[in-house]
Amino acid sequence: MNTARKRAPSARSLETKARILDAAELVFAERGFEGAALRDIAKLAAVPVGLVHHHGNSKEDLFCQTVRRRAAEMADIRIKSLEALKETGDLSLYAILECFIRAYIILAETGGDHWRAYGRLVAHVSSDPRWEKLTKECFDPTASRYLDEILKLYPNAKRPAAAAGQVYSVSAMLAHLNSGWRIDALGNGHTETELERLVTFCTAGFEAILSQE
Amino acid sequence: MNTARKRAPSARSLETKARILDAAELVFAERGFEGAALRDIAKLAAVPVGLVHHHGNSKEDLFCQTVRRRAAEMADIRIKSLEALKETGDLSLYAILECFIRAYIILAETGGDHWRAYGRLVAHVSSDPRWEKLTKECFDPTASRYLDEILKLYPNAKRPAAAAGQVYSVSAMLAHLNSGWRIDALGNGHTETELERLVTFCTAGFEAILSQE
DNA sequence: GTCTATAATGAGATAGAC
DNA sequence: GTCTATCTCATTATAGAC
Repeated sequence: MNTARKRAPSARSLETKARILDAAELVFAERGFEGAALRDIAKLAAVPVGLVHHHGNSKEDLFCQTVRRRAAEMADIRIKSLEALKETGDLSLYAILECFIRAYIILAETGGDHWRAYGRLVAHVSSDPRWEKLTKECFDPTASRYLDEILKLYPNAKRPAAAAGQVYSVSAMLAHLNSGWRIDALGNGHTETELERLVTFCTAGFEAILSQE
Repeated sequence: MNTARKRAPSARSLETKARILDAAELVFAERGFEGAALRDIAKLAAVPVGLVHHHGNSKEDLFCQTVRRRAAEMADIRIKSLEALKETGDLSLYAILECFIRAYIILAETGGDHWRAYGRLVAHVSSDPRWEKLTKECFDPTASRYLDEILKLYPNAKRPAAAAGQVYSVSAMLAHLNSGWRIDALGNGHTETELERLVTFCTAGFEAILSQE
């Protein structure tokens, strides 16, 4: 008889928890942490509110779990993409940034509602100092790996400069995803979401920063 | 006897209202629309909650008033800066973007808490489709004026492309202001907030987009 | 693990005295 | 215009039956 400290959760339990996290993801993304109501999450997941507490522990913890779950998946994809890129031997700045950005944009555009929601979620998290620890935990490892790769291409560049380029690039990517309506408004409609344009912007900006010093 | 439809507000009333808007600005900026409590605004302004309702009309209206007030001031500064730049004759892309960005960054860094708060406020507003109308009203006129000027430099560029560059640039500016802690973390601390670096990034990115087509 | 009922708090809004 | 008291509602969290 196995006497582990905690019983392994049943398949049913895991499935319920996943449904709750799925719902939480959508609601948190749309309304932010404060604006989201556990009741709405429960309704969307079709479970009683009590269950949201049971699996989520607390509102804050549920939020963190939600972010962590998908961030882990995202990090995995990004690291694997980078490895694959390294094997092709084409380690230009453009290729590295495209690798980083494409991994996400493609999922946001074709991966369904949950990945699109994740874009808004990340925007909430990474713009609020309140989630600094969560941000560090979820995003920094991957970001650092890419940063290292980029710095290899520009041995004279300083890391703070590259870090700035990285943050600016990510913010442009998030704007691309979340503020498409703004681009449409200013440009008189008719934006055919161009990934290439975004990567071009980031690469040129990044390059200018790195070779400036 | 003057029988205007509404009595002119007393000096005392105006001063109270200004205090409420000042407080609202800080609280909304820090916690977002949903997270902000009218009670906290009242406490910070040192007035009873009832007064916040009286002057604010409703939470949503108060939020809009808060944004509008400072956005109007900002727009005024930006337009005047652009006029001044035109008189110097140096209408390079770099100069135009620097003009747009500097007007804000300088205020955020030296204009006190309220202008720093405004940065976060704008980030909230322009990333949430919920405030689309407010965004259009407050930011589009100024953004369009700058966009027109930029398009004069690149007669072959299309407006949607330039609009994308504009939105990416603004997002980078907001990241510079609001996510400085991220840059510090990734770059191993020690960021000496460089305005020049930001403008360099935006200009190079913008230029690449515009001359790509 | 699942679910119901309820507690405890805090919110925005309003009516009416001064 | 200013302020107090109060209403109504929605929220998170918890206790305890199944």
